[in-house]
Amino acid sequence: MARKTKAEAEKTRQLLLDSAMRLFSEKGVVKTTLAQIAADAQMTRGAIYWHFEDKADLLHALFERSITPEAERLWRTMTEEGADPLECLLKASHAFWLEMNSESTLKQVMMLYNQAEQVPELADKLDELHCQEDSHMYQALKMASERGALHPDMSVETAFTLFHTLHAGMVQLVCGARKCTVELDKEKIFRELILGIERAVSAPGRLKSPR
Amino acid sequence: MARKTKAEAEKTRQLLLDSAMRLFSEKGVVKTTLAQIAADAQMTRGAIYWHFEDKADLLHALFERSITPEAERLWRTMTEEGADPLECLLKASHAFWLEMNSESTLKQVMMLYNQAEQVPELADKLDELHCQEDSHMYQALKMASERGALHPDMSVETAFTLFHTLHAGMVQLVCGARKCTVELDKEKIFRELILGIERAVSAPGRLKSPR
DNA sequence: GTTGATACAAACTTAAGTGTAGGTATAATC
DNA sequence: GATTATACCTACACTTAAGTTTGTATCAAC
Repeated sequence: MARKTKAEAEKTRQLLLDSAMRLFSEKGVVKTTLAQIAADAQMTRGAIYWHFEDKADLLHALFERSITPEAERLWRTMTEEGADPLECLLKASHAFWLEMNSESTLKQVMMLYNQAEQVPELADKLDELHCQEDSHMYQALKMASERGALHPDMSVETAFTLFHTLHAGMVQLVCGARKCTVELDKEKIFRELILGIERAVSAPGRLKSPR
Repeated sequence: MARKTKAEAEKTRQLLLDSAMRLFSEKGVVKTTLAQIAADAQMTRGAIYWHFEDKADLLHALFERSITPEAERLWRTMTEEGADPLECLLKASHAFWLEMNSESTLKQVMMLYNQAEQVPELADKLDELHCQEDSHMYQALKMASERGALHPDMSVETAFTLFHTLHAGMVQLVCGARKCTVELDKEKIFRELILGIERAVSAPGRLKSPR
């Protein structure tokens, strides 16, 4: 067996990416070898070296494939004219955590991001992506602050840090292999968490009773 | 040169641990080789293999060395009779974050814990340690809850998750190589964060004005 | 229908790191 | 003060995974 049609080649490329995604998020990037990925996709390493330059390039391709237009749209609507940026951010966080807790591809991608920090070749690219998200979040919070939606004791920087840290911690909590002693009802917790964070960041007058 | 006195041997053991700590936290556990550690300590790998079984055993020894009696005491005082567990927890968190932000050994140790998850041989040991801390924190928060110190919309589980996640996120934020776009005044932020978290978790009547 | 480019497979090379066996000088022990 | 256990060092064998080269069947284009 040898040369295939272009469509078929593209299909094996996607298969390789699928296998890489699965194995990377299952066993970790460093512990996964190219041979394992190839075997999982029923190919040989030759196929990988044909489609990608090396392991780092493979990872890079995974990121490229994972960048969704949805995220872009989300951030844009958050800073639109009529929107309430703080409420949007809280809602987005809630949705994010809920999906992170399922077996969605989002979770796999976040695990990848989490691990890829160990791979120096990708650190810059990752930093870039993080910085973009960070500045979006910062923008939203700044808008909220300018409208007096933030608590007087909470600067934009602190609110930013709070969200940033919570997100990172969530990813760690959900992705990490850590066995938590405490059995948790995630849905309930996420709901209560959002309410709590609202109390922490919102201006006193803007707090609503639980919906 | 050959055999040394017992005291000297113990000293080289400590030197090896020091070098391992430095290199592990500088370049990561996986990217650091035993040869590099030995060279940094002006020894050879032979010395490492004499004092430790392998890389995992070395890491394990690092953890053993890092377990401070201070932490134990801190958790004990938190759940003592007269103490206000919630306030103690908030204070401890504040202190923790401040020290994490310095170049203390605590930071190095936390970075190790963070990375060692990738090393499967240590995952169990780490889980154990984490679980201990978790249960301490959970205990403190439960006590606070029983005294009515928690906000009615905030269950013990949610408060626990909030602290847990914040801690993990902080470690990630401080330890990670991530370049943050936003320049931050850490001291101020930590102060405001604690106040914010207090608003999130504390029962409404117990909130104090800023001290 | 021949020819060149494609899409891999398979075998080989290279490099890095771990593990180990053997040597050796010296502290400890008696 | 002879012996033994200790605390390493040196060198080499083994393993593992990345990277490279070569081979080859087939698609595509003329």
